[in-house]
Amino acid sequence: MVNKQKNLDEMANLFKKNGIKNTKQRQRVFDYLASCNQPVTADAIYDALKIELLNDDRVNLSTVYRVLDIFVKNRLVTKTSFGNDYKAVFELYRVEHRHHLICVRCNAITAIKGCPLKGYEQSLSQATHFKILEHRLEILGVCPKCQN
Amino acid sequence: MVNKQKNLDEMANLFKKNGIKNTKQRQRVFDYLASCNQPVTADAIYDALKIELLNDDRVNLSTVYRVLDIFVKNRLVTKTSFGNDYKAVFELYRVEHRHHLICVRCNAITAIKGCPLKGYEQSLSQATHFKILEHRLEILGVCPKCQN
DNA sequence: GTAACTGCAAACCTTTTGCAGCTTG
DNA sequence: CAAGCTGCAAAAGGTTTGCAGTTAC
Repeated sequence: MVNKQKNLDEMANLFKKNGIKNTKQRQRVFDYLASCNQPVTADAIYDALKIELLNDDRVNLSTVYRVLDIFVKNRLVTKTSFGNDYKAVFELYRVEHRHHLICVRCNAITAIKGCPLKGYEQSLSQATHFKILEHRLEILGVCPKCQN
Repeated sequence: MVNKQKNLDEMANLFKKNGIKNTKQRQRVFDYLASCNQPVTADAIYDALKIELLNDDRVNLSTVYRVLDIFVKNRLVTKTSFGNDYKAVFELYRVEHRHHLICVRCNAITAIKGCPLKGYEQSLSQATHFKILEHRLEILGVCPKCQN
């Protein structure tokens, strides 16, 4: 990880801005999420940190869940669920939101460029009088590799 | 339920066509799903049948799950998960597929007319070489009632 | 110093499974 | 009659919680 100190500082700021106490565990979960370009399960985060860190530095799975919860509540992270099993997956909230193509055979996840619903929410809001907050779109299919 | 016998016959045919053995339990679950205009959880189906039927006629929750599984495999029913909790919800497969608006406060579910992704899948398929099977779209917001 | 966080173990909730007995075709 | 379905109870898998000890501010 290049420029570690800078990252730490940025994280500390981000946490402070959101009233989130700055702990090692939170840094680690956040840092790991930042290094992923895909939605990941709580379990995957737990495993990744388990491997990366010394035994005594492990982040407990409950802590992972609690930390994720806080991140979600503060809108640093989004929580979704998709695919064939219905585990929750987490992803760093990015200003430019994304959708994914999921392969039903190998579960590979591919991000889609652009959002086909741009503009749609507004017309929907007018039609239904809902105040629209967000949408979740996932597309299921078979990836090129698995088509054989 | 009007025209009960006709419904039963239709169901029997539908089951036969799909090689699904025709049992009381399956009829009941299917019938209940047909009476819902919304996606429902396995538990909700179980509860509904529990109330509707005599004690001895209850459909066991495991059976509900097993029956739903069969319906899903035979594409009579779709399984999804959405909203704030991540339970699976089931809905009769309708030729014209639908999406829903979900109120994050009261969990009310409103069906949306039309699909904003018509035509999108094809261009996506060309761009990614995925064979696209289906998509899942749910929109979250606050319903008019809860906006106060 | 104190409020908040963490680890651990146990609880919880939805979903799945093994088995013995019953139903359907 | 045989194959397959159901109920029951128990297990499984993901997620949450209570509590006692530790840490950040």
